[in-house]
Amino acid sequence: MQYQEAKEKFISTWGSLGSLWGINKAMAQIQALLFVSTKPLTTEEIMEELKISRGNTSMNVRQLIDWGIVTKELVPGERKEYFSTEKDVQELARIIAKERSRREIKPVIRTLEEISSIKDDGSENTQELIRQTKALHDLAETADSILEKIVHQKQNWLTKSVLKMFK
Amino acid sequence: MQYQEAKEKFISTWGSLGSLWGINKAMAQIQALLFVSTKPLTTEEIMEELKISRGNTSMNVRQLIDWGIVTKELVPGERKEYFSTEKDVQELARIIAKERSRREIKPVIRTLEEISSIKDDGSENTQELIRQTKALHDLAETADSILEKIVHQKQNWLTKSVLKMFK
DNA sequence: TTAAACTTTCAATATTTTTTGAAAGTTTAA
DNA sequence: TTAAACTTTCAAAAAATATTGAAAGTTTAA
Repeated sequence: MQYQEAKEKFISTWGSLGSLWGINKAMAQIQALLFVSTKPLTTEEIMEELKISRGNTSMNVRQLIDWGIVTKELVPGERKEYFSTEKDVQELARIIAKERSRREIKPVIRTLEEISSIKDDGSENTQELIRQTKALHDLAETADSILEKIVHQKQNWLTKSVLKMFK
Repeated sequence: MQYQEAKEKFISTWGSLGSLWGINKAMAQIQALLFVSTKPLTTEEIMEELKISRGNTSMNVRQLIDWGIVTKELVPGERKEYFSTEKDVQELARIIAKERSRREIKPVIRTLEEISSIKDDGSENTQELIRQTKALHDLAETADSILEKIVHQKQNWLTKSVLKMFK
């Protein structure tokens, strides 16, 4: 396997993996492209490499910036915008964990809380609903609090502090 | 909020959350319905509660069985099949973690391994591709090995062993 | 056996999500 | 100012995904 083929394979693998971390294909592919690029890229270059439209590129780069994964680079004397992504995988993982917690886990926790606190009318059905949503709520809270600790951990949390406990 | 409304809210919340753990809406909703039901349900009952077709119900129940989350219950003297889901949230979390690792994380690790081991021709681009896919590969392996430990952990791993370290 | 009761399959259809591209908007150099 | 260079927006189109429903398949009781 040569460079070009390997690069394309990386971009497509990462792209189809987008769903795993909750973003769409183009967004994931743009991130992947920047991740293995040795220099910041322009909208034009991204469009050309990934064969996607200007609008698509613009919207997805904006979303990546929103997530805090991609930053605009200002090249002196250049009019157009250059983009680059966070290159450190640990930092990347931290950002993603934080955003997913904020966007998805926290709202669900709130909903489960609301549901599990309905009035107990004594019926078996109501009691089961309360019991099960409470159990899920507790699990989600615990998982989220672990994620939160990880997010606030300093560099190398994964290999150093966490892995030690499990290995 | 009354029972019926709370139940519907739970099913729809869980359903739209399906993407978080990598399954489709109907599948997640069926699981949610069984999760708060006090007794196993038939295909007919699932269809009626969720207002989905027979085919849809059949296919998604099969997939849930495939995942190991739902089981067929044989009711003596009854011809039709009854379904119920794993009711313990910790066990549920373990099953899901295990399946996602097997279905998604492991294949990606293999691909990253393959890409990161292309021949280094000395060019900057190739070196960056190798370095970055290697870094991702290591992160994915570490995360997966943690997931694996969790999966093999006994009951209550979350609250007992893990939470203690982080709280 | 047979036929009723039930389950599965899958082509067609519907729905949802993503992408396009051209027009509108913005910025900057002169 | 103006106009070229660039970015954003968004309605329409395309692509991907999920759902339906009826026919085919399977199981079981008699």
